[in-house]
Amino acid sequence: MTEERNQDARTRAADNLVSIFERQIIDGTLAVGKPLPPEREIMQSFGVSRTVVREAVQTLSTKGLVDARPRFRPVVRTPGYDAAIEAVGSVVNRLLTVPGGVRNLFELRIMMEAALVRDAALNADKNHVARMKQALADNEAAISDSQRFFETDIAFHRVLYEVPDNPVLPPIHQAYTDWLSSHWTRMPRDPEHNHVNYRAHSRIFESILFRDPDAAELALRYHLDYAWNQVRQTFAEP
Amino acid sequence: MTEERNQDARTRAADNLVSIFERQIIDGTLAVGKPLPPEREIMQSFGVSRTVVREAVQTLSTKGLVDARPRFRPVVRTPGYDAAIEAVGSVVNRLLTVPGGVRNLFELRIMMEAALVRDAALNADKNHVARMKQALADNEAAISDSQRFFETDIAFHRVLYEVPDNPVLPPIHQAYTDWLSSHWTRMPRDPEHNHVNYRAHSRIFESILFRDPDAAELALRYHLDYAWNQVRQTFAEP
DNA sequence: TGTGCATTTTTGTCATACCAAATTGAAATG
DNA sequence: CATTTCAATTTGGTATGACAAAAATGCACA
Repeated sequence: MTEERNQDARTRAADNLVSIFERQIIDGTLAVGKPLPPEREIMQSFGVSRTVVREAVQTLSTKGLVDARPRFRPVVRTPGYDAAIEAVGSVVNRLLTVPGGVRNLFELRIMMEAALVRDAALNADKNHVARMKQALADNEAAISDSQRFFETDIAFHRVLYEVPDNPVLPPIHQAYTDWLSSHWTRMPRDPEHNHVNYRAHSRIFESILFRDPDAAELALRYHLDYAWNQVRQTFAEP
Repeated sequence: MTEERNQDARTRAADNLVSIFERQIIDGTLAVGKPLPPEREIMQSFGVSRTVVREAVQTLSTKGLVDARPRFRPVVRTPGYDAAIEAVGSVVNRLLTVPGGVRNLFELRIMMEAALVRDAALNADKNHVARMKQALADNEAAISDSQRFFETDIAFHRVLYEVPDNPVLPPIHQAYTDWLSSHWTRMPRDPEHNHVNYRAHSRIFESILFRDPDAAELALRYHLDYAWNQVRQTFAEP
């Protein structure tokens, strides 16, 4: 047949397949949304066993390049920033278990959102302001309902990630809430705390309205430091 | 025990194994640095075929939880923020190929570093300042050597990521340079541009010395916007 | 005690088989 | 002609067995 001598004895055959598919996915030979060829077909065209094919597909799936539901043909996934986030999921979960892990991630979040509120204070347009106002109203209306308050809380913060109009940011917000929510939800939640948090949101919003980035950053740090203290107490993190 | 009837027919057996191993790795049953049991041992203790075991191990490897060099026993990996970054590598590479991908990532970087220089202006201690000064000197000395200038450029920025003393940040810097370097390196590099960039670094450093976060942010944005224009021209990105 | 080699494990790969679920296409139905 | 039904076929998930090559092991030897 054609030449297929690529067994380096140092590299796995499956890894070769993976890089080939990665290339084909990027250059469009394998179109987005279309399924991969059947495993038996792949093994023939590459001259490898099905074992190898399956391992390759498995890797592609874990990397987030294809969507491989059990029993269905793997489908080439739409390139999206959420897929990237998803790919780190398990590693991050492990990081959260190491000492200081939650703290480190939370601090990163504070730093990001501080930058975001500054940006919002400078660049938020009428549309964004309106959405923040709405989110804030929903937040206030939910003070007595801790579950709904939690959701509207997240929604308020999400608007901040939408202001810069960078599609990378919303998935990052999603990731933060996913990763930290299990800790977040354990902190004491009652109308009193909710009220404090609503007031904080309110101050952030006002500072943005006044186009005052310093005040906005200050208000946000105050807000998230308060939240962090709650989380810390719940976990007795140092 | 011997009974393991958990085949939902909706879930892959390998996925079950993966979650089991994930748990065992997190709770320490599988110690960091130690190899996983031999495949044949695993298949016996879980009552699955070797096919399944191999797929599970493959997934763990892709997820970055174990280090699986070919022909060697997979070793449980030290939890590290670099492993997380590594896990997103292939997805990010794909993102860089979509329209505006480089731009979005670069903007995220600008936002991050803007926050970092503000933080440095407020919180950098003598140690950090000394290292920045050293990095700046190295940078100046390399103006005539574009290759070395590139390296010292990166080193200067890296110090910014070290100031907040958050172990998440340096790997992020590493990731940025890895992902964007292929684009970065294609932009025109000559002593003249190097000089401009050195001057920019210098201004950033001075602003940090003066404890002036606004000036620092301004200098950094000017610097990175300049850099972005170079990259953009090289690629004709919109 | 340290070292080199033969033996045993163990991984990487292949081939084959079987079941159950998904897909397909034809037949039946409205 | 469009739609539904259902049986035949395809395909993915898993199991088993086999074999070469590389790694781990242990033993004899210096």
